[in-house]
Amino acid sequence: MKLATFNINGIKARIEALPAWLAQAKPDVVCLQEIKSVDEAFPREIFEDMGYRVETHGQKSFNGVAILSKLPLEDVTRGLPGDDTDEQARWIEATVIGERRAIRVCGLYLPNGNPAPGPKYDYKLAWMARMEARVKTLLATEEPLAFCGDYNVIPEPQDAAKPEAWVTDALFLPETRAAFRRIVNLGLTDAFRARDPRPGQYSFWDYQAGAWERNNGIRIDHLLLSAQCADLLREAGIDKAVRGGEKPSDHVPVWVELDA
DNA sequence: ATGACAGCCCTAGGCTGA
Repeated sequence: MKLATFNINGIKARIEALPAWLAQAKPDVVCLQEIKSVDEAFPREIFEDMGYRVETHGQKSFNGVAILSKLPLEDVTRGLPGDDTDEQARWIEATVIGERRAIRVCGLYLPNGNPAPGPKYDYKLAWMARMEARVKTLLATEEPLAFCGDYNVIPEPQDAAKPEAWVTDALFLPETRAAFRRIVNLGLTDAFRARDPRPGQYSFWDYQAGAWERNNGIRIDHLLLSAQCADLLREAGIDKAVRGGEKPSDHVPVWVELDA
């Protein structure tokens, strides 16, 4: 099973680039972030015609997540538990029925949190605490789990071309990294890091100031796997070339191949 | 020091993102 995460920065803006990548990379399952669309406006037929089931959790203008899957999906749920007043669409779960194993896949778009300090940063940290609680709950099921998405967290200095430029940023503040480590330390594996420990592997390059041309990137899109899922890990990669394509997102796809 | 780029929305400048 090839499982990917991709922050597309708007489904309408990526209506050509996303199908082109799907046709070339042929993932079985893709978690999308920042669809920036309500469910009714998501162009699902394009993907259904390519053989994908489409499950969306959208909202108007901002955020929004989705799962595309060529494999059967069960028990789809929307929203991150822990705050009934939270209206931001940032979490979707589904059980993917692989040929050999079923995987509980969680697609997530973790809040950016800038500027920090401030209410947006408070929301980010509270959201991460809710995610930690949800991970704990799911770990108790002992199903293989994959948490895939845009974490808006630079885990280590080696995950940024210019770490010194991020020291006061919500993506790299010590409190952010500590909250990320608390989640990982529940027993999850950063799949890409496990398979490719080299520094300088990025998943995001800003549109501004020639960041792509200068390779001034950061690695903030991650697939965190539970132990039962990490046991199935065969390969991981970042489709960097997508950033150099026609009308690209500022993020690129990150993927794993699982024996499932 | 600031803006730079891109996408979204009650089409046009303001908000958001990272």
